[in-house]
Amino acid sequence: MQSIKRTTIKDVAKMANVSPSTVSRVISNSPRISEETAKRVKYCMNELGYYPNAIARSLANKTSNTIGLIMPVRPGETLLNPFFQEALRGIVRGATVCSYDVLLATFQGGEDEIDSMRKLISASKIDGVILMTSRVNDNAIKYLREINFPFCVIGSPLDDKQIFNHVDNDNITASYELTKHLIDEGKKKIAIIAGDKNLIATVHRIKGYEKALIETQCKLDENLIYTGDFDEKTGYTYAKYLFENKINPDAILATDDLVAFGVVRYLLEKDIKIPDEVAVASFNNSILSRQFQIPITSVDIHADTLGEEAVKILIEYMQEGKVKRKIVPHTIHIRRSSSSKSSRF
Amino acid sequence: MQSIKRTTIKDVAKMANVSPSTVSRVISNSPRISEETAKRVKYCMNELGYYPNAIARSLANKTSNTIGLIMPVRPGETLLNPFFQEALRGIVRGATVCSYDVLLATFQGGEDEIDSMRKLISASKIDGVILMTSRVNDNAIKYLREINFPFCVIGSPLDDKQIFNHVDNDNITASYELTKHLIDEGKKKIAIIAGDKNLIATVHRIKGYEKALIETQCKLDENLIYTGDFDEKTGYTYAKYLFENKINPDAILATDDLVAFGVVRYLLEKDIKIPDEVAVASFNNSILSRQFQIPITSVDIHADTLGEEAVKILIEYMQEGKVKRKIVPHTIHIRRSSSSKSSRF
DNA sequence: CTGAAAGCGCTTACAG
DNA sequence: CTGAAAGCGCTTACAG
Repeated sequence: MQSIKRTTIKDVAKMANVSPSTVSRVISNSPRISEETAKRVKYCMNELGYYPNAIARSLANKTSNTIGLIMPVRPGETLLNPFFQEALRGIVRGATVCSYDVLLATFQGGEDEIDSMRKLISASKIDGVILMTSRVNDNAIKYLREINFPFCVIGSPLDDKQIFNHVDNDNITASYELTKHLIDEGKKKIAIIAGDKNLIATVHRIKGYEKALIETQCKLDENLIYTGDFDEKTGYTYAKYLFENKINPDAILATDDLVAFGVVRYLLEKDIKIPDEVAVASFNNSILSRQFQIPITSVDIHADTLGEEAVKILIEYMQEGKVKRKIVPHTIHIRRSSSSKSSRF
Repeated sequence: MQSIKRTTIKDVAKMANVSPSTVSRVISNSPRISEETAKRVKYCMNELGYYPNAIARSLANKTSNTIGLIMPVRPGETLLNPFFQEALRGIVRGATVCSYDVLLATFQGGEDEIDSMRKLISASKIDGVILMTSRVNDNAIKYLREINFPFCVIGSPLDDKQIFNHVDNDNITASYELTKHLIDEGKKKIAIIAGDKNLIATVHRIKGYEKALIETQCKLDENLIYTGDFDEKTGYTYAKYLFENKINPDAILATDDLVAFGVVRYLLEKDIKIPDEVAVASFNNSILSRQFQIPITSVDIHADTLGEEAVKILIEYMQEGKVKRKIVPHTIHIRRSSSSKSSRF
C-alpha cells in the first residue's frame, strides 16, 4: 500500500551537513551537541517533515515505549462494569503524558491472560504491563515476578509479604466507613453481599465490614456474609435468600453497584421500604447508582485515577527500578438508599 | 532492567545447522522449504523457547501488525457511554482473531485526534486506523484519505459520494421502525431529542424519524425536533422545554439512553404517566435502559459487532485493497416505556 | 531448496 | 562537540 518514501535520519543528516549520529543525538536531546548544530538540525527536521521511526528506535535501544494491557474476556468483568472503562481512560491519559502508548490485547481459544502477556513480551512489543485486578493466588503476578518483567497492578497483595508495584484504594477503610454509616443510621443487622471471593478487593471489603461490626459490638454473623459475582443476579439471589430464610437484615452492603441493583430490585418487588426497612449501600458510584429510581449510596473509588497512577508507577519503576505503592483516596456518596435525611438525592 | 539474553534467529539457525534465512522462511511458512528442514527448525525453536522479535520484523518488512485507535477525551463520549467500551471489546477481539494488536492513544494539551494519528503513523507504529464515529465534516477522515492511509470507520459517510471502508447500522431504518412503533401504539405527536447534530448517526436517526412521520401523514413539526449532546441534561432540558411551552408531545424519541433518562426523570418529576401520557423510546440498549425504574424501549446497535467487523474490513483492505462497507442489523427491544402491553418488562 | 549479503532506520560505544 | 562503524533481529532479492 504505502509506497511513500519515508524521510529518514539520513536525509536530515545530508541536508544539515552532519552525520546521522549527530541527528540521532539531537533527537534524543543529548547534551554534548552544540546549540548551533542542534538548531540547524531541528530546522531541517521540520523542513523535511521528519519524524523518527519508533520501530527502528525500539530495535536499536530495546525499548518500545509501550505498555501492555490484557483485556479481560469475561463480559461480566468489562462489558457491564464501568470500572474497566474508567481505569482504561486513566491509563491511556497517564501513558500519553509520559509519551508512552498503550497496547491492548486479549486472548482467545485455549489461551489465557498469561499466554497473551508472554506473546507481547517475547515479541518485544511492550516494556511493562498493567494488571487490572489482583486475585488471591494471582498467576499473572506470579508469572511476571518469575520472569522479572516490569508490571504494576491495580489492586493489592493479599498481605504485605508480597512486594510489587501497586495502586489501590484503601478498601478496608472504605468498607469500614460505609458499614459505620449504616450503623449510624440505626441499623443493627447488616448483611454484606460481595463479588468474586478470589479478588483481593472482595477480601478487603469484607474485612472492613467485619472490623466495623466488631468495633461496635454488633454480632458477627456468618449468615450475613455472602460472595458471588459482580452482577445483578448475585444481588437478587442473596437478597431473596436472606428474606426467604427469615434472616431479615435491616441493611445490605453490596460491593458493587450491579450487585446493589439486584438487591434493590428484590426489595422493590417485595415492597420493602428503602431505606427505612432495609438500607442499601454499595461501591463504584457508577452512573446507575446516581440515576436509579432510588439513588444508591456508593463509594467512588476513582478508577480513572487508579489507572493513571498505575502507569506512572510502572514507568517510574522501569526508569529507576524502585518498587512503589500508592493509595488513592475514595469518596463516599450518601444517597437516599441508606439515609432518609440525605439531602439532594 | 531486562538483561536476559534473547534467543534470536541466529541461535536457532546454529542449533538447526541452517542459515538464518532458512529459519526466517520457516517462521513465515515459506513454501520453498523442505519439510524435513522445517520440522528440524521448528523443533529447535521450541527447544530454545524462541519467539520472533516483532519489532525487528516490523522494521524489516515495514508492517507492524498493529491497529491504531484514538480514544476520545471528552468524558461524555466515553466515560458515560457504554458504546465505546463495547465497540472496543469487539475491536480487540476481531484484531486478536487476525493476529493483530490494538494500540490505544489519546491526545492532550493542544493536540487533536489528527495529531495523535499522525504521530503513530509517522512513527510506523500502526498499519491502519479505526475511527469510532463519523461526523458531518470529518477532518480525521479527510486527513486519512489525503495521506492514503488505511482506515475503517464505525459510522457512515454523509452521502454515497464519499467512498471509504465503513461499518454501521442502518440508523435510518432503525429510527423509522422505532417511530412506527410509537405510531402503532397510538401516538400522534412524537418529538425527537437527538445527540450531537454533527454526528452522521444523529442525522440518520432524525431522517428515519421524519420518514416515518411523512409516510403516516403525521405532521412534520419543527417544534418537535431537538439536538444537543449525548447526555442526560440534554434529555431533561428539552423535555422540560417541550412541556413548559405547551408543545406537549405524547411520545419522545431519544437517540441515546442517557438522553432518555433525562427525559424520564423530567416526566417522573412532573408525574406524567409513562407510557400512557408520554411514551419514550431510545437507542443503545444499555444496561440502564433495562434496569431503570421504568424499563426503556431501546435499539440494540450491537456495538461489539460493529467493532469486530470494522477491524475485519480494515485488515482485509490492508491485504487486498478492496474498499468495503457492511451493515450490522439492529434489534429493537420493546419495553414498558413505550408499550403498556409489553410483557416481561 | 538453501545461503551470503544487503538492508530496514535507528543508537551508541569508541575514537578523535 | 562530531563522525565512522558496528549492531539491534529480522527479511528478501539474488545467486546457485
